[in-house]
Amino acid sequence: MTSQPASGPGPGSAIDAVSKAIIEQLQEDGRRSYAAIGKAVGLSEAAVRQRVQKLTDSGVMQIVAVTDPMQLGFSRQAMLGIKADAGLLAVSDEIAAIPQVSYCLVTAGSFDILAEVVCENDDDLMLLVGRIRSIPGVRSTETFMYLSLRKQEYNWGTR
Amino acid sequence: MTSQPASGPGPGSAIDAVSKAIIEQLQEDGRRSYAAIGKAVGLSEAAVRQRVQKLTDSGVMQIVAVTDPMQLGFSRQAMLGIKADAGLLAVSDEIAAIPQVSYCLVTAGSFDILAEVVCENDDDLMLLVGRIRSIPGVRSTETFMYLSLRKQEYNWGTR
DNA sequence: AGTGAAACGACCGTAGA
DNA sequence: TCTACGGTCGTTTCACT
Repeated sequence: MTSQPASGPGPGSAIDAVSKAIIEQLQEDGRRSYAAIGKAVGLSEAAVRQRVQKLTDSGVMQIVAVTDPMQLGFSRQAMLGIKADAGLLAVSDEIAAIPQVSYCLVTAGSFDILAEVVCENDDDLMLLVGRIRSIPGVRSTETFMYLSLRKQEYNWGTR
Repeated sequence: MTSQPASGPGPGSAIDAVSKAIIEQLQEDGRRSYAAIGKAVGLSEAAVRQRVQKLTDSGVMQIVAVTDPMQLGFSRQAMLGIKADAGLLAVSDEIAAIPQVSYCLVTAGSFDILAEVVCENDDDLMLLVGRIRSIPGVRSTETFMYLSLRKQEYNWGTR
């Protein structure tokens, strides 16, 4: 049992090498034209468009703008390691519902939940941690302030 | 400093409400046409295009395909909490250089470095952890296996 | 599922307020 | 920095394979 965003891959929809090549093109530039992609992967423009449609509809891929929080004035980022004692999914979903939480997942290890938060300043962060600590089921939190981002990639699964 | 190679906001380039509105449009759909965005934010197509160009050139935003690793056969994901004793930036960059590492940052807290890794299976993950442990300067690693992803957002800073 | 062709719409450079 | 405009290229639809 895992979380499926919108819809799973249909029975007869294998992701072959050509589709992976298309995804790679779009990971380099999400606005690259279907014609240019077609030239690169050896397919007609219409065929590329159909495949991209399927890939996005099935949730395998999405083409979106990704921003740098620092340059937008959100200079305090942190990962929170959270220990909880009951109803892990319910607790994690309550945390996920907080706007400043950009990333939230249930883990196996000495933390039960990891949550990444994006804040404008230290006050916001402090209030946010307090809010999360007060959620029923949360036993403790540990804050890992981001000092230096060294790598951030979105091309998972096509290397 | 007067000129930056490829990143950093220029001196007179404030990110105003209109640019944020443009970013929001592209966070919903990275392929939305400049004309449609212009209609939504009250600007001409050419003006939207110029602003998008600046935003991407300065690194504030990038338009890319984001994939779901699970659906691409990469079913083992984990966050590694790493303790290191010297040359934190050098160590973190060495870790960041590993292909399976999708996210790597230096933190303040009981871990010095956090690294997210994406693997096809348990064997890959095991080898990877061994490799990271053998990097000079790495004292210890702790693995947090991903069990259930509850939230993953890319619209940082425009909420 | 893929191709090809024609109508349409988007994109890009340039010029100008 | 924005608007306006024309040439070019990309996208869309449809008939066909």
